[in-house]
Amino acid sequence: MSGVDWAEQAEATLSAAGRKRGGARRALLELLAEERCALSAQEIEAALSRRPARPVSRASIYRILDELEGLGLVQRVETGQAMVRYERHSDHGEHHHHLVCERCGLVMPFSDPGLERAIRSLSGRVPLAVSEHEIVLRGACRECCSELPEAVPRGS
Amino acid sequence: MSGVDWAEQAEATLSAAGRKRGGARRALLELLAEERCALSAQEIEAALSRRPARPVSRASIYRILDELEGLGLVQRVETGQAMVRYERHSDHGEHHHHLVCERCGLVMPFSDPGLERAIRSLSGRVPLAVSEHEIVLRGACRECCSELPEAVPRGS
DNA sequence: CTAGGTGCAAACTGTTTGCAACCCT
DNA sequence: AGGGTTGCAAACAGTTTGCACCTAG
Repeated sequence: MSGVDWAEQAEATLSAAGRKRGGARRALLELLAEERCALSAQEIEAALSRRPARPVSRASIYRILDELEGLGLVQRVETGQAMVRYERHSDHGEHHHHLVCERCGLVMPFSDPGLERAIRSLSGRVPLAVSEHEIVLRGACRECCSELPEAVPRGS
Repeated sequence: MSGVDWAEQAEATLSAAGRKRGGARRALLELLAEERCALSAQEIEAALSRRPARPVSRASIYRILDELEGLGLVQRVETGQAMVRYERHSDHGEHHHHLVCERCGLVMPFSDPGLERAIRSLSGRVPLAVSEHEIVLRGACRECCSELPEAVPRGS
């Protein structure tokens, strides 16, 4: 599903839910449609005030993200950086997880069929009706590794 | 490694790092030694003020947890509940991850060799020097499932 | 016209910090 | 005696809420 398709489906879902349109939400959808990985509310606010589109107030950003999450259009991602990130929900095999650099904070997506398989088989064996899962790998990104040649991952 | 062993090792590590002993830290170590799954700072504060042990101030709880994390004695767990949880670090195969009930907030541990294998093989193929990983499965726990027979996991 | 959408500023919540008192070693 | 340890309260950062105004349908 391309970003544009996603934005269109989002608009459709929203109007089906009886919502009117608004400039703030449209700008936000447009931004999320272009991004392929998770953004924090603050990155969204900054991006929207930079781009020609239109600045959106913090309150609206949170409200809109919350609403979109409720409709299953975006999903929260906890990268463990003292704030929540959001990205468009991908339910068509585009499913991915995240790599987080503990030094510079960079967040990158990755996906792995073997991992998904392991999760799927596991889901039937735990005392919980699993509806979603989240995986975060932490470490040092390439750039940080080369900047700190003497650094060791952790627990030196 | 039993909780008691862990507490002893923690004390040893701390004094090796040149730290003095203190009542607050001792109380906290004692509590963490008994718990087998992740606690939030507030749960820790509440537990310590209830038990005969000794109440510990919020500031000390955060400072001590931070220090223990730096020494690799505890590890943060992001269960996506707007706060961080901590549990004693287990590096001897006791490694586990978490199940989180989205309705009642219950957090339970689980572990799965297949999953760990998938993560290990994956770690060599991503553009990040992986030092740790975290997996969270969300859904509805048994109790919540039975209380809400008509509920569906999500995206009904 | 009217319900939903938006911005602003104040309120909240979890976490961190400054500082003086305290107590191991 | 001296430096790590603690508690208190104030400071912070991300997020949420109350309320008045605006706008799509």
